Amino acid sequence: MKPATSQFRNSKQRQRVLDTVAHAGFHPTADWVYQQIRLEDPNISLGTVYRNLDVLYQMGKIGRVGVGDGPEAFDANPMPHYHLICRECGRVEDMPMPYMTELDRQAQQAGFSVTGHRILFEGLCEECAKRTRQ
Amino acid sequence: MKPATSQFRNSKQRQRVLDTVAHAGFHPTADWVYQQIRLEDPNISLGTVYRNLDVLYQMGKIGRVGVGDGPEAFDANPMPHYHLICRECGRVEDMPMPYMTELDRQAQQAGFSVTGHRILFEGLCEECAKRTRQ
DNA sequence: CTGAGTGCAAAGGCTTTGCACCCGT
DNA sequence: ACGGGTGCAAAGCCTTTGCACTCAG
Repeated sequence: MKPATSQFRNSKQRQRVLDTVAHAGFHPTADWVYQQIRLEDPNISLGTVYRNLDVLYQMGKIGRVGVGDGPEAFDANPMPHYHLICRECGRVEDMPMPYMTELDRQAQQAGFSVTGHRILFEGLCEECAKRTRQ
Repeated sequence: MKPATSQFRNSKQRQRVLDTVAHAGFHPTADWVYQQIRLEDPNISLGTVYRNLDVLYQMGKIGRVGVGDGPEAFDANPMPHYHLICRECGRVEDMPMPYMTELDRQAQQAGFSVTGHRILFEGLCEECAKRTRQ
């Protein structure tokens, strides 16, 4: 744990990691972000990408979606919301549902010290659903 | 994918893995199960434990709880239900709430091909909550 | 007797980390 | 010039897998 006084700097790499996640248009993995940035900056290292994804998450500028297996997905939207993971292609999609704070309240009333929750739906992403329907 | 005709046999190891998960009293990791069985059968291998946990899961005899980081937790109860992960000690606990099938229906109505969902609460397990309160 | 299951050890995928150097402030 | 950030490469953690052998059915 770092002291609360630690300062964050603005490196070119960190900015690029943030931009890349922000403009990905989907939920990218660390490696995808790395490959993407390498096109413009061939010297960036994968370690730096991981470190910055972590820092950006701590700063509350991005979200992260841990999906049981496979690499973690990152999210341009840091606000809590729900996801769907496609059992065909593994893609992570946002679910257009409001965050249910009442669930946390409900859990609190059951005697648990709960600070939040995550919901992961399983099914088919829009693309795979379309392909399967054919 | 194996053919649907594949047969499962009943090895001593598989039975021990099942028993160990069933009697753990909490949500054990593969390695914990391994260490536990080794006390009685020092020759069992970690690979065998992983393979059997997998088979038992496919047979619907146990559940598994993927928690973003750290090793996967296994569950003597294969029925879908919700969990809490303790942010202090990492322990996984069951949440005493009914499975909300209406969530899946709701997602279906939003146009998604959803087959189920998982909910992971974050907070403190009973023990850590108690300790913190002191 | 057949092929599912096993032990062993090596490899695999993803992520973190130690170190020396660099650069933002 | 201080200390956070970087690149590099090695290590780490958890899990899977190839192989030859064993054992359940």
